[in-house]
Amino acid sequence: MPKENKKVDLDAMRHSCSHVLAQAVLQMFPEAKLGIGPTIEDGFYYDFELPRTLIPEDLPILEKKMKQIIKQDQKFLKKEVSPKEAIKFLKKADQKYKIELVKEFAKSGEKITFYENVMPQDNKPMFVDLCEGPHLDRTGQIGAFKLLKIAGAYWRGDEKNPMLQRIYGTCFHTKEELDKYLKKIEEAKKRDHRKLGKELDLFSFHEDGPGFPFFHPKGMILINQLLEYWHKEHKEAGYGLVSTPIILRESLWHQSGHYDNYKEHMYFTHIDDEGYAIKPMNCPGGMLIYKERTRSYRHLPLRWAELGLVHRHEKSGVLHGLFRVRSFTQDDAHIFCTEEQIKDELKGVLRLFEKMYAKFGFEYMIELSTRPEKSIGSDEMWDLSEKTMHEVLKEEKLDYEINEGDGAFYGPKFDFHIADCLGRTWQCGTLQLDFSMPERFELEYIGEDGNPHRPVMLHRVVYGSIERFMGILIEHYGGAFPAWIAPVQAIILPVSDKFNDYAKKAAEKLYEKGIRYEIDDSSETLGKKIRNAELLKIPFMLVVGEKEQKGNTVAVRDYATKKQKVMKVDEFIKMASL
RNA sequence: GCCACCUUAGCUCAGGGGUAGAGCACUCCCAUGGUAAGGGAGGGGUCUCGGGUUCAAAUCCCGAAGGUGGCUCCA
Repeated sequence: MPKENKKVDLDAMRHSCSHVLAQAVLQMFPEAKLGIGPTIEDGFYYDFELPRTLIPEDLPILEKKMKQIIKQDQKFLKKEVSPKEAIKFLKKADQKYKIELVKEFAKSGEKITFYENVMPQDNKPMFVDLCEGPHLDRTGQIGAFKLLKIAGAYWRGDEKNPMLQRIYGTCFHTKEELDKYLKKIEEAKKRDHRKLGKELDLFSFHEDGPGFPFFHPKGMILINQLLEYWHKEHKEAGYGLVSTPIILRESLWHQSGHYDNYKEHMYFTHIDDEGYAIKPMNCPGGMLIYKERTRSYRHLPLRWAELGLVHRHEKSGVLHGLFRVRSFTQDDAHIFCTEEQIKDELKGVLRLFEKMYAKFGFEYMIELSTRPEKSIGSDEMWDLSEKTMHEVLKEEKLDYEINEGDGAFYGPKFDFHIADCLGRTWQCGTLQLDFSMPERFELEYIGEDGNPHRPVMLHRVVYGSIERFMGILIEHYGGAFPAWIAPVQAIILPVSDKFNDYAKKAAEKLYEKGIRYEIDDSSETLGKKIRNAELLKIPFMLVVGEKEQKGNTVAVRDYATKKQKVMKVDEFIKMASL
């Protein structure tokens, strides 16, 4: 059977598998109301309204029923029906959500199709679902499947609608492929940055500040290494640094438009009976600096970078380790330039992104988001800026995807999705063209013609949020950081405390070179010390005992290879290029 | 915010209507060691918080907070 399965389309198989799940659920709960059951990236799901809440123990029961249905090798039959017939049938079946869908399809003039499962021997009907397909010919063609988890989901994804119960599952051609996928999930769990953050003593969260991260000394080393590199690259790319206040008058946020568009995510406070807001974004501050003096075309472009700590009142349910927090540092920058300079500035930012992502071994994908329905600015402005953005990507020979209508209301943007070593993608950088903010703040520069002109503004972040980027790095490297960012780069392990003094002597050179080292002078066995250093994923272990003391050497054990080599401390420093 | 589940020692977790358990970590002692856990002793908990039921609640019920998996939203 696996051979035959290779021929069938994976999406069709997963979709068919979701129908089999629905049939199994109806066997278990005849009164279940069906929602929708589409294919998703790694599998499928199906939403149900059920008489009771599901428990994890229900999944094996459903899987068993599904296996029976697959074994029966039911045929999938497609049939087109009129809206009237469809509604009549669904009313009889008491499927209110499906009726809602049919009514909508009828309105938009879409065809209405059902897929029916029948027994292969006598065409006995087993299950019917409103569905566009495509499906397999028979349930027997379904390969290896597994139900993964139960979750709540709003009907049609709208929080005003009732919450249905969603069952997630996945399905592959072969058992081997399924196992490989399940292993990948396991591997991802092992790399969970919340778990590693605790184990490696990098950061913590506390009940007294949900969503507000606390960084420990080792976590701060990591962050400072990232920032040191960031500073170096920005200096080279011609950025100046600015810093703007965290709390600013509420009126400023009215002017910027954030109050109207974003107030439910903002924190507010009062100073001397006047309303103030904690910044959710950095731009208005930059605007004020720009307006500090009369700007000339001769001064443009102005590239101002700011490591801005912003606070956003995220809903409690969305908080997720460092990936989604309520206070975070954006590695922001605002570039003020003339319209003619847009292209060069965009290219400059693209090159900076390329360089910085490569440093961490990240592949990335660029997405161009175009004009949304709700937008400001003229058609010409949008056409021109979108055209410019297309051109820039082509001239830089970069591949990209288009996300129609997903731009910011003030301008189109590039989003950068980086892929980690497990192939998971994360949105980090964005680069946005903004014609609105300069308008709202009446920014000007004096042109060559002696007249005032409106500058264009670019917003961009590379890391996105330092906190999130750190979380991504933890998972990307699985906590085994490259030596240049590792909190502890080398640990010296004396074989016994007789060699503690020699260890200190060896450490002097590391200290001189600014290497981040530790000495484990605890009275543990060497085996234990090595184990502890392994668990902390320290890049290099320097074992010192009698032999090393005599030869004035260290025995270097490399975390990555687990191999050891005896050498002088100087040689180690050179080899590790620390 | 919504749905479901979870919350017992610093950490990972077992237990369970009748005075709280393990391993690791921590402290002390012995051992002075050669590439992933040497041995022993000891300290440590209002069982997240607030109500209720009960002779008795860590355990059952209700509520809150925090967390987890999703949904909606997003850097």
